[in-house]
Amino acid sequence: MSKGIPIATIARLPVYLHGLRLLTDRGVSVVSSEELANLTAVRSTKLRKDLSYLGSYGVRGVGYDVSYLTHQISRAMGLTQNWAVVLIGIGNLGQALAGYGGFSSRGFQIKALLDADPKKIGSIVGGQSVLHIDQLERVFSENANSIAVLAVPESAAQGICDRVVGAGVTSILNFAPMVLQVPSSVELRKVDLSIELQILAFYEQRKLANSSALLNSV
Amino acid sequence: MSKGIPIATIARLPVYLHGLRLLTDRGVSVVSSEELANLTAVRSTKLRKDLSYLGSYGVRGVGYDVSYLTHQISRAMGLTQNWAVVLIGIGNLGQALAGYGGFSSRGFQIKALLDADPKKIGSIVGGQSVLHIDQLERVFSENANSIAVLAVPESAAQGICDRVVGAGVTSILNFAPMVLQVPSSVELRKVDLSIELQILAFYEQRKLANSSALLNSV
DNA sequence: GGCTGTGAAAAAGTTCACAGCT
DNA sequence: AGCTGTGAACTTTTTCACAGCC
Repeated sequence: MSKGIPIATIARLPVYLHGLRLLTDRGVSVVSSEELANLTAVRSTKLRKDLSYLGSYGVRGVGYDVSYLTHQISRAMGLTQNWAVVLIGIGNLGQALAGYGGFSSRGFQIKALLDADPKKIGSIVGGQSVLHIDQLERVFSENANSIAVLAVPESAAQGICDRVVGAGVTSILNFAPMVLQVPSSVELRKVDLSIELQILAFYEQRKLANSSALLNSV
Repeated sequence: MSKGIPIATIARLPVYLHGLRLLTDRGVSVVSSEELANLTAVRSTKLRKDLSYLGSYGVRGVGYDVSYLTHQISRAMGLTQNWAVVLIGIGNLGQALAGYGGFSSRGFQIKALLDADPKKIGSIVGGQSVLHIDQLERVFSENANSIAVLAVPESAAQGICDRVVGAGVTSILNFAPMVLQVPSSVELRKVDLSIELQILAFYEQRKLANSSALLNSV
């Protein structure tokens, strides 16, 4: 049943959840696939196909109940439970992440902030005190099944990653712009803030190239 | 020739560039597809296939010249020219982006920082002074073909986006966790810091579900 | 021998077309 | 009549297998 949800679908479910939250805020209780698709910049057929992998939660001729669909997607994604997150690296990006509302609103609870810089230890960021990186193993042993979020400099990333894996963590989100090596049993995902910018540059370049080609052909 | 580079390939080229930069730093001058693939967490056949869309830049039996390949990928992606970037929204995330080395090292030059908060105007972030959002239209008219990077609150994002589009911008990178509406002539890409975390939660949940199923079956 | 480059096959993902329910 | 749910067709992406060159 809900065994084989395609990876591409899973990546879109959070976007649908966001659209549903907007509708909830507006007091909308029922939505059609067409309307929700417009809010989330996908085609309605794709949305319906995606939802069909989770089950049949709509009503034909009517649409989807917003709160019921929200619950079903959340459940499918494992967001009905609270997730413990440990944030490592409290630089600019780490501070941004610590204060980012999108985490707590989705059930992610930041259990600890770790940094190696003695000047940062004890300072309050996002409502809690920064701990020294030496506490890493203790923090993870006290918070089983935590997700580690790495916002450390590139040069430190692999070393910290190894310690995190050694502490038994099986889910890591990496913001450092580098490829980390982990055992295959560990789920690792990466966010590189500059990759999307480079992709934009590619499209912008092509646009400029096309318009100058157009000029030449006139 | 280089007309039809698949989108999936384009999204990986920045990752290859990063691997090549590592090799350059280590003084490596020639690399095989196998080695570069290991650095970038893809299969070597996929890497070779991707590179084949750009041209034949390797040498059979030998590998790829690191600096030559770097140049060819950069050229294909439009990174040999400098790109003007205007960063809007200088909160925690905006400050992180302003100080992020991954931009300048790839030819992206932050031309201006804009914010609506009077307390921030004139303060120095990442080496330059924050301007008031009123300057938006002037800034973009003085910097043709700029890319706009939005790191503003969700509630302000669509309004700012509309002004940016009105100022003639055709490439926008959005960090606000919402879907923006733009004309089809505008290239819009989005980075949502929490989506990857939600995807991780999905995998972690499945892992936990599987291990308890295993326990039950014993 | 070793490694690239690439058609062909396979897999994954998207869109279409329409059956099925309210 | 209106909107969901889904097999089937189509498109894109990945992987395979091996020819081609140093």
